[in-house]
Amino acid sequence: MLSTLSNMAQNTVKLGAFLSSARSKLDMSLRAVEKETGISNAYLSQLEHGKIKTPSPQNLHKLAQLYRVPYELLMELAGFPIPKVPSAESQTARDTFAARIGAVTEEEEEALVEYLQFIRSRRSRR
Amino acid sequence: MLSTLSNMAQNTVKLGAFLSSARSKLDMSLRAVEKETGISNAYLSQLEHGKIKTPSPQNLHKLAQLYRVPYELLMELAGFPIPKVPSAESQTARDTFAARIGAVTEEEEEALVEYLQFIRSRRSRR
DNA sequence: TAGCATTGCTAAATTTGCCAAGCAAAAACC
DNA sequence: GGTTTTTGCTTGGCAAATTTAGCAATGCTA
Repeated sequence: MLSTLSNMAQNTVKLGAFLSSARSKLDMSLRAVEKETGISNAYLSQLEHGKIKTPSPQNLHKLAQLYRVPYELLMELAGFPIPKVPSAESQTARDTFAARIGAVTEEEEEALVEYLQFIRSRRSRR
Repeated sequence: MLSTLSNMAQNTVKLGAFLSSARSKLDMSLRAVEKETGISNAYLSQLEHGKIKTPSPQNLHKLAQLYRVPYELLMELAGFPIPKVPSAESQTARDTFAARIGAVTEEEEEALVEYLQFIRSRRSRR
């Protein structure tokens, strides 16, 4: 029970931090986002500060479209059940990672795979 | 605008009718569903009569499980945006990349994000 | 530097989701 | 037939979601 409440609290903080970071990346103000989505700047501020436990899916979708991030990711960060149920944890981790990485070329993919192997091999040698 | 409002009203009626029908099929009373889901019988009645515009995804999920219907269907009937099926190509590309990368630690994720930025900045300087 | 615009944020107000309480009708029971 | 239980529903109220209004700080411009 305590862990559930703690998870809920963590969800809102994670979602908020994510939204804040996504907005910063686009260099948009709260009022600019309000103009594009119709969601009040005050509410956006509360969302980013983790003060909203259950934002509506409609609002999450608007923000997902504007910030160009997966809607499912926002739903999950909000703590909502998601339609597909692979291992939730690794799916979340992958989606967050995929969102941060974005689309990569084959070249970049090869480079990243190689680099990961490199840093892992460096670590295992210690 | 009027069509949007009409759609919203239609959504709640459709969802309600669907929920009522699903409950009937299981021959359950409102109080029996309340017992299984924790959602009050009063609220369930309001849902079935289309009096709730934005039920929470958590509640829809509980009902989906109890009634053994797809959660995505209830979300759609409620008028919520649902995740689009990604194009097979980009989904395949993502899955391949994700499979190659596998689970990464936060440290590794930071390192990979940084490295990607580095190789992209190196390329943009040429 | 003064005046204006923009920004992030918070309090108050409004709207809505959800529940406890209770009602009337029907069903079940003796 | 009377009593109890079950049922579906409505109402009032609380808390949360969201908006409106306004403040202080900062940035911009002439």
